[in-house]
Amino acid sequence: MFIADFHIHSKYSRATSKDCVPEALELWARRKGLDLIGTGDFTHPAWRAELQEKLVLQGDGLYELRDEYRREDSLAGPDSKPRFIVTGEISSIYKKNGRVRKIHSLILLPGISEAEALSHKLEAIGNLHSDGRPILGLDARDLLEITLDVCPDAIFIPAHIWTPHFSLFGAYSGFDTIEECFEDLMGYIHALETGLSSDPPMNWRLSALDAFTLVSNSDAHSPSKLAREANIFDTALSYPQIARALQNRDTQEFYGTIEFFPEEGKYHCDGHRNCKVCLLPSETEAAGGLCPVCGGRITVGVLHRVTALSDRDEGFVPPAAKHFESLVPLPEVIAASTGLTAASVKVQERYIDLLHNLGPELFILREAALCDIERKAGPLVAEGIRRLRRGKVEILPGYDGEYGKIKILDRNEIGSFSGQLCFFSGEEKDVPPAPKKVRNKKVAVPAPDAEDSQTKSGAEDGLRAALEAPPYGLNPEQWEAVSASEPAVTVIAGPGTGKTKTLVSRVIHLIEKCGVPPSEITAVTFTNKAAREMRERLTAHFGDSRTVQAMRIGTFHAISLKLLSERNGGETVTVIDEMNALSIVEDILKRLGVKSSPREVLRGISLIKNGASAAGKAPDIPQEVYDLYCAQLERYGVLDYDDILLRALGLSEADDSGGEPLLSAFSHLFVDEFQDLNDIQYRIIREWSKGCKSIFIIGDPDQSIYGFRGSAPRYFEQFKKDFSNIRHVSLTRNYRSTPEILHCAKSVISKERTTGEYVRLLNANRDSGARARLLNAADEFSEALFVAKEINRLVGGIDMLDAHVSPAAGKKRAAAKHPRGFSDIAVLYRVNRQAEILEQCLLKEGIPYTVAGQNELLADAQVQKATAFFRFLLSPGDLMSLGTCLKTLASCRTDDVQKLLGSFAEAEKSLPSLLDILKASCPSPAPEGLQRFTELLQKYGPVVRKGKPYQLIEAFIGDNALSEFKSMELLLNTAVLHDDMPAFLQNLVLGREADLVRSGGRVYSPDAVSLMTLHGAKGLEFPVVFLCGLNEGLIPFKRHGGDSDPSEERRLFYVGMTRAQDELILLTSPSPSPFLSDISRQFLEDEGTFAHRPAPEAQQLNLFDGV
DNA sequence: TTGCAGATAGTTTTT
DNA sequence: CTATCTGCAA
Ligand SMILES: Nc1ncnc2c1ncn2[C@@H]1O[C@H](COP(=O)(O)OP(=O)(O)OP(=O)(O)O)[C@@H](O)[C@H]1O
Repeated sequence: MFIADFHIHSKYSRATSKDCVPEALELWARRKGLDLIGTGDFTHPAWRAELQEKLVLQGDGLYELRDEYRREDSLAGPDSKPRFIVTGEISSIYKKNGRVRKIHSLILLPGISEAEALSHKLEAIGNLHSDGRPILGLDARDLLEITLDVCPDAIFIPAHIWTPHFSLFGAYSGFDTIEECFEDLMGYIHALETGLSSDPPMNWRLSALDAFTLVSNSDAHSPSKLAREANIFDTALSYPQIARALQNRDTQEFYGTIEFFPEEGKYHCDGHRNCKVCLLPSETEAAGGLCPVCGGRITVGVLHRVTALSDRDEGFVPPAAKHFESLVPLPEVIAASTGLTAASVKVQERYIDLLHNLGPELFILREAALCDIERKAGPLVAEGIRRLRRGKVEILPGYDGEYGKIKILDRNEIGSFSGQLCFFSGEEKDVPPAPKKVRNKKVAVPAPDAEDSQTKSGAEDGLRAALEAPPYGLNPEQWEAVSASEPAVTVIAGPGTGKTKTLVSRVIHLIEKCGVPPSEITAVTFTNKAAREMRERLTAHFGDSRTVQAMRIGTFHAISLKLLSERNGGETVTVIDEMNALSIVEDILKRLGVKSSPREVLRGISLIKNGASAAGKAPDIPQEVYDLYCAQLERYGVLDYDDILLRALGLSEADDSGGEPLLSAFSHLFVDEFQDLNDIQYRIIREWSKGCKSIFIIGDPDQSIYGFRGSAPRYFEQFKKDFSNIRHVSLTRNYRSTPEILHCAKSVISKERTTGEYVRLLNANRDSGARARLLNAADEFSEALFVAKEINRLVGGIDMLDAHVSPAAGKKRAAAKHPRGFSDIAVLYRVNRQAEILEQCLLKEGIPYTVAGQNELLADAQVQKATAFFRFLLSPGDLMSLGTCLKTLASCRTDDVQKLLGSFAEAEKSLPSLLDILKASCPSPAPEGLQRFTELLQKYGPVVRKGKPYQLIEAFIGDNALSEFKSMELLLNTAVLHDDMPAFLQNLVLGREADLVRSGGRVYSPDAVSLMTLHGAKGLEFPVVFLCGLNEGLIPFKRHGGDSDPSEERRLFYVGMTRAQDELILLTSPSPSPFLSDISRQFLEDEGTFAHRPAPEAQQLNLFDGV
């Protein structure tokens, strides 16, 4: 027999004792009488390093503390050497089936190297460094899948399954069934951890749990809390045997558990801590769930939850039930038997004394002869232990965060026992610990929820209404737009009025009701995010992705590039990113001796290409520079972003004049965010729409925020001139935001005059909600910190500490009533660099997030190397990439690069000809770099078109010893999403790679807070929106040149505010944005200043234990 | 050729 | 405030 405690934490977890180090844990394992303890926190790199150093492999899959770290202790009884088993706990916070789930999982692994491998995988998903119990936005099912994928021998145990806020069955953010959580992988779950607040009899009331081994662990946050609960095994001390014992319920290899009295837990009963009301589940039901004192909602405890999910009466014992013993920690027994408190110095002294005189704690509590105990500890403690073994203890149950209180001896008894001497003789020694204990509660089994009689008639009403109302849940105006038969339809309307919904509905309508094949649908968006969003909405409707894949949905650039590629006779079209474009401009400026800023020049070139001169505002870029730039791109055989559109336009115009009809894909054309079109994009739309069956455009002049890119609202007017028979629809009901949020937004935009015939009309359709909030942060750091803390609050706390701390002094808000998921929250800002400090704070808080924005991958030197190499192989005319390769991969000197490029430019653009040139032009033996480059060319040349991007990149990493680079790993993860190399490289440069994480060939999209610029947020919506940096100089943005358009900045602010559905939080600074004063305080709650102050950490330790 | 130190210029928003 | 460039010395 051996006793094991698997679930513990290291000092690297939050709110744990600094003493949670291997030495102290091992010492306390001995003191407690444990034979095996978990390491805890295997996901934490520093902890793994410490384990690696201080532990040594001992037996099959287990470890032992190295002798030199052992702390001596004069413990009575035989010497022991507790083993360690690699364990850790992971917190998953995610949304599933429309609800926020917070689930903790305990993972056991057969070794530190497995821990290393699994951590490596999880590293890509979340932040493992800030907390020994990391928080991942990962579905618990997916976590299980990844775990088994990395280590099939892993043991995955849902942790403390009844804890209200963080568990599988938790009342607040858990599931009702195990299937709902783990779905197809449920078969890989063999054990469940019952946690401190429940014991086996409570769990026996659910027949659904019969198939699982019920384990118990301490979840200790300090070494002395070890073994509060533990598992008794009757098998060999090895990892495989433990795994077997947990799986095979029909043997006695897993013998049973040592338990807390569940009433001692903080959430056993229902109640209200402030009102000192403690109720049994039946009493709560009778009270209608409301507190009899204050009338507020009762906090529901574990017993209630068990009762609610149970299908058996209290007291039912399943045939395969395992043995269990209920114990109370020895210091508490001493305290409760002597009338002192457990934490008192006296009790602690006596406790340690007893360990030294009698042996380990579990031995004293379970096995030591009472007469021995009496001799060493006195009659009171001996009587206390006797009663404990018989289950004769009285407990005032815990509720609403209040601990249960143990009573073993009362005051009178203490008086009478302390007089007696030698109360016990030896014969009571063999009394086994009582498996039953006194329970004087009766809990009525609640009747199954009566069929809701309203449901039926409600449904019928709905049906009737639906027959008259427009389909797809549209309002009449929206339906008018969806069903319009005119060749051109425009929907001009404000934010949140359902423009996108209308567009999507029309697509659905055309396909399902009008028989239009999906391939005839083309929808153009502005950002990749918007395209993705649209695809998701359509996929959600059609269920299968085939239909949606047949449509053309994408940005102007993506659709144009696809067209160009299709028409390029099998040649790959190469697009260069901004970095490369910039370096070309730099070269030219240097060559010409012009000393303007390359960025500025490139911007100017871009504007010209986008038709700025046509719009009458040509930037003053020297013609020579412009010509040279275009010539250089030509020579390199590459396109920049703008060329994609120019070429696509050229192609369409040529088709047009050549009489060849354009692709049928443009039968039905949809354009989102029409107000952001610039000249070239408008002309493209006009070309594509020639001969199409319908064109449907949606837009909002008030959301025009791309003026810097040449967009102008005048294209609405132009559209009216160029198209005839237009059906115009306006929508005025805002379905997105609460009236409060909408009022704030409207008071900002109303300062802006409307142009043309557009009438600004926007009415809230939603019920009233909370006012928007305004906070003044002393500095950027305080602001970011506030955001992090507030997100923490919004999700209802991301660890047990936060979950139930009552609102502290001051005007701090209570924990959110309705917990949010991370993906419900967006943090928006004006410029990308604001993300940095936000990231730091979110990282420290352990909040999962994704930053949408500048593609850091493209800028990375290693990635540049790899992409240039493959780009060149795909299109040997790409001298740009060849140049990069020669510089980096072949480590050629700059003038050699120029020479080689020069010769190659003259020659035939093919791989063999390059190889010839390389051979001819350098001395033999060739320099090492060049030699290796040649070999790479020869190796990858033949396979670059056939190989999967994933395989190619992986091999490339191997061949160039790049596995150290995080960026290459990221590249590899992205590569797996694409089928062929050209598509991969093109999508990469268009920034179309998604925030997805791959593991074992499967793609996961973990829940995360979205960080993005105001521009990036356009067209999206979030229940909660933070707007950061509403400061003078940032919004409206001012460069010292000072050429930003204040109207556009105002619209940008407006766009930001109208992203919010329920909650809008505005963050400003001592020098606020002038726009803020336009918002009526009637709809805005000014919460004053937030300054960073160090939180008192001291009491957190005590707060934690015992849930 | 390489390494270092000091100077200097650049610091929206997207594809 | 920081990443990159330049110039100088070894
Ligand atoms: N008729 C309707 N009934 C209920 N909800 C609706 C209706 N129309 C739209 N909505 C909801 O309103 C929200 C906003 O819709 P949508 O994103 O289509 O607005 P939009 O006009 O495109 O906004 P934006 O201009 O900001 O992009 C969505 O959550 C959508 O589901």
